[in-house]
Amino acid sequence: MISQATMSQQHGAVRRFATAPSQAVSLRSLFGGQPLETFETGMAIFWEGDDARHVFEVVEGVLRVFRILSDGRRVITGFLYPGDLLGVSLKDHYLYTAEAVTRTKLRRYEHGRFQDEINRSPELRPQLFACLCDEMAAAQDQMVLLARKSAEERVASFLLVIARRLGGEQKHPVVEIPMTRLDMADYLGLTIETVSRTMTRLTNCGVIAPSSRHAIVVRRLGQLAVLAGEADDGDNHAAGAGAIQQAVWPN
Amino acid sequence: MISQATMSQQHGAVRRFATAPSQAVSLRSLFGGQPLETFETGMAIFWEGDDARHVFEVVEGVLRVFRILSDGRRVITGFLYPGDLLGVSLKDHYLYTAEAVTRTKLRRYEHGRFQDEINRSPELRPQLFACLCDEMAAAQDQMVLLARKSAEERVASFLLVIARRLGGEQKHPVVEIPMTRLDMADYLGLTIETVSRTMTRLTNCGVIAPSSRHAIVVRRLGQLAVLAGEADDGDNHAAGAGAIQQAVWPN
DNA sequence: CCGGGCTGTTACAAACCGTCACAGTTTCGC
DNA sequence: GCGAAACTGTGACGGTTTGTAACAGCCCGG
Repeated sequence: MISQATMSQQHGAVRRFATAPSQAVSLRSLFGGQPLETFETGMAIFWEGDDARHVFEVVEGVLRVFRILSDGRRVITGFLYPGDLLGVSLKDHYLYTAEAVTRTKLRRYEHGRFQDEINRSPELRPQLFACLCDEMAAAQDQMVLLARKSAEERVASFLLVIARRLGGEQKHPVVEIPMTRLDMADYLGLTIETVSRTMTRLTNCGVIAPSSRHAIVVRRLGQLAVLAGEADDGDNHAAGAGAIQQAVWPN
Repeated sequence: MISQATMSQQHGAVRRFATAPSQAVSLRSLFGGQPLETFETGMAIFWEGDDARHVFEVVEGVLRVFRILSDGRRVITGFLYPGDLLGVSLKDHYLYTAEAVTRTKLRRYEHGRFQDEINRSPELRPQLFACLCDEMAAAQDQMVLLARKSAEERVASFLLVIARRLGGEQKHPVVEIPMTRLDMADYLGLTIETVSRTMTRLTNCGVIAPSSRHAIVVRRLGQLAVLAGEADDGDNHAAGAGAIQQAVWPN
């Protein structure tokens, strides 16, 4: 149903265990002995402001993590997939609410003990640190998206991230989208109408095609990348980049 | 000129050393022996894509950290103040460009050695971890701002954060704003015109008053908090919050 | 002291996206 | 299997923000 891979999200809600999936001591193995807890669709794991007593590992399903302004406006700061961690932070209280998008299975770890384990193990620490760095990078991408991208670029970026993750290297990946249009809208800083219209336009352009109700087929991955507005080339490191930046912003 | 305190920013660009300003072993003391380097206004410390060879401590001045889309759109993901760290990440290449907003003084630390020191010291690690958590929290605030706040709320939020930091508990804090309108616009996801208009409106409402060219006086801090659109109450923890959230989003 | 360049401000028209309204479809509960 | 509720898609309209432009103020050097 949903792959084990992960996508951009943030929080102390941590991403894939990229560096060491099969090491003897991995972050994931920490949770191995804990009982599996199930949360039905729409149920909250915890609320913003609750005492931050536990760290969770997502075993199955998808979560949304969000904050709400006093007048009801909601901002989803990330979606969590199997393998992600939830609630990693030094704060006394959770800074956000976490809810199950689909039926979700979690393992729970007591917060203080988690810290102790991390402090004790020189193998776990760099893994956690790497996760936090990935998380930070994802948060930056999201800030770029929210600050400067058009509605079309936002939707395209969103679909692209999921497609690359779930679809791997397939040419026409089938992308599961378990969240509702409202979830997407609150994640992308748009309204559901704009999301709907944009999805329709992408369909009419032949970039994507509806598959099932909560899934699409990406027909033109390259075009989607262009629409996403990112120089996704992959050679934007090292030597050349500096000169380009300088040329654009000489100051 | 600019206080030692810090403000919201992100990156591996780390915030205040909140927990241990005077400990024998602090993150800051790590950099003590390094020579002081000066960067003039507008100069880059490094560019997005450069090899990530060093970690920096900001000693004096203000930096901006940003990314640029292929067509020139710029997003400032944070401003760095004295005491902040820059370039803390496990990536091979910097993910963003860092430039001096004012004349800036830095100390440089070799990346690998920094990692070693962190790994070695059980006192430094929690400090760094706490910094990263603060950074993550700031990134979330910024996502909320960019995703759902109006132009006025964004500007008010920005001023409020600086005012609380620089002005302490003063009733009418004088807020230094060393960055240009363009910097503010690219940080808040607006245009310079909108920033200008909004600042003018806040002045006309008596909420702020111009002081010098790059400074304002906050005349009504409470009103600024209201305009910022955050429930800044401070009792939004624990018991009550859950029920409220539930009421708003029963799902 | 004066002039050029940059930053900041204001005005106006236009575009994008949000708001409102409604219809079609799916899902869920009974 | 049925009905109600939730979710989705589409259109018309309006508002906030943008973009363009012109102008004023400040800093700099000549």
